[in-house]
Amino acid sequence: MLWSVSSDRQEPASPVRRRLLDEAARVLAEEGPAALSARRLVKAVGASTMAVYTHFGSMPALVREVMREGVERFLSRVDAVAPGTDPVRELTELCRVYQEFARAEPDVYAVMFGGSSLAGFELTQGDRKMGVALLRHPRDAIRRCIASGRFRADADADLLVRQLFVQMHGLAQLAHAGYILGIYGPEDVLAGLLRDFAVASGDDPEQAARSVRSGLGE
Amino acid sequence: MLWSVSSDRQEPASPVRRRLLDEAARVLAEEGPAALSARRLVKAVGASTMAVYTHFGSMPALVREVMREGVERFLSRVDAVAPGTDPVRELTELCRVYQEFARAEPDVYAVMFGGSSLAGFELTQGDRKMGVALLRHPRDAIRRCIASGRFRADADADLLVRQLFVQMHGLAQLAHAGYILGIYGPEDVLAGLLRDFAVASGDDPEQAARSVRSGLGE
DNA sequence: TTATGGATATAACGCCGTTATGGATAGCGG
DNA sequence: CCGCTATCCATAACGGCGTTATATCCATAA
Repeated sequence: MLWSVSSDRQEPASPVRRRLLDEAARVLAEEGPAALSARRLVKAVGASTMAVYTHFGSMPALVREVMREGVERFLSRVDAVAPGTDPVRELTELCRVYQEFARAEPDVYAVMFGGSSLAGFELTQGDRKMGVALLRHPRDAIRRCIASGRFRADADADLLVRQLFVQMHGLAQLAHAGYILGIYGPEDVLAGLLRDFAVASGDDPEQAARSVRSGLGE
Repeated sequence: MLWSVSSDRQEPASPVRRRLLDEAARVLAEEGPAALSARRLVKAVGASTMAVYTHFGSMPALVREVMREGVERFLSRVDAVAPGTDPVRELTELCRVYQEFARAEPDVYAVMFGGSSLAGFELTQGDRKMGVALLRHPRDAIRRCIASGRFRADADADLLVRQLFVQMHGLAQLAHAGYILGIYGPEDVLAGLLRDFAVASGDDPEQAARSVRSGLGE
């Protein structure tokens, strides 16, 4: 598919916008939220402060764009999880991918779900709904767990997916804050949570443990 | 008990310090972290910016003091949970108190556990250890669940309390961020989490549901 | 060619945390 | 009582922040 013949890029006349976004993502990843400032970004790309306002309108709006691109990366990871014959294993893989993203981009994750304000940026109700929409994948996996008889027939996928969301978020945040210490680390807690989630939902303890081990990559 | 005879107060010569801390807690509770600034605090108490530095040394140090007092309020709530004959109910009550505190003082909670920087304040390793020390109460409750036969004899209280911590933190943060929406609210998720936690730990499903309902206040 | 509109640089405004300086004051040894 | 010292505090400033008003480019449309 030849798609380079003409102007397929959406912003051909403004590489400044792209460079600002890339620099923002870089600073956020390498030095954290405190290092993110308009003056620093424009200095790095050799522009003046007006660049932020002509291309984004405000710093919170720039942060929103950074977050939006982070969500896309998150989705591409989730979509890469292949369905298989074991729905409990698939659910485990989704959770593993969730934790991997939160660990790879902790500050983007914190903006998405952690209530981090980050230069005055605040979540809108639309942002939250988009976040909740990410629960569709695991909810469907839970439904397959029920349909396949692994989970109880009267289990409630909508309630269970919220419980799972809470567990994944709590683990991601506490692990990032350095609060999972002592004899058990984040991996141990993740394995325990997933096994107990399946068991409480009706799965056989041995089978649940096998599926979780398999989904976490042995 | 007559305790007003002489100087019981710890800071009799510096009401400025106390008034700054109270104003900081008030602003944090009523207008959120973004409204907290040294200049605003000193203006409210009728002092100059130097007051912050003579009494605290820096804004992060003032925030640390606010957090420290928040931890004390948290502990006083936890200590108010009376032990009873039903350890699962007691565990549930501890979790209810946890959620009540996080809901009553969400910004103090976010500083304690949420990784919120709040005016440049950062957690020290000592702060984290102090936070982990708060897990002693629920861990002991879990041990009583095991000892009483409600939980499996080979259940691991140290791992389970971390799993419970993750769940309570995740629920507190997502509820505060407005992410628990749709047909099920935070109370439903809390009840489901606690019931499933007990069931996966070996408790009888009916008995678990009864204890959780009772511990959440019917 | 001229006109128009968008991107940009400059400089400023009002915040912020922090600090250097100097003045007030309280306690205390003489 | 005097003078010394130490503490608290007000003033003013510094550099950095997000943001904006203004003016200047410059490419494109008429």
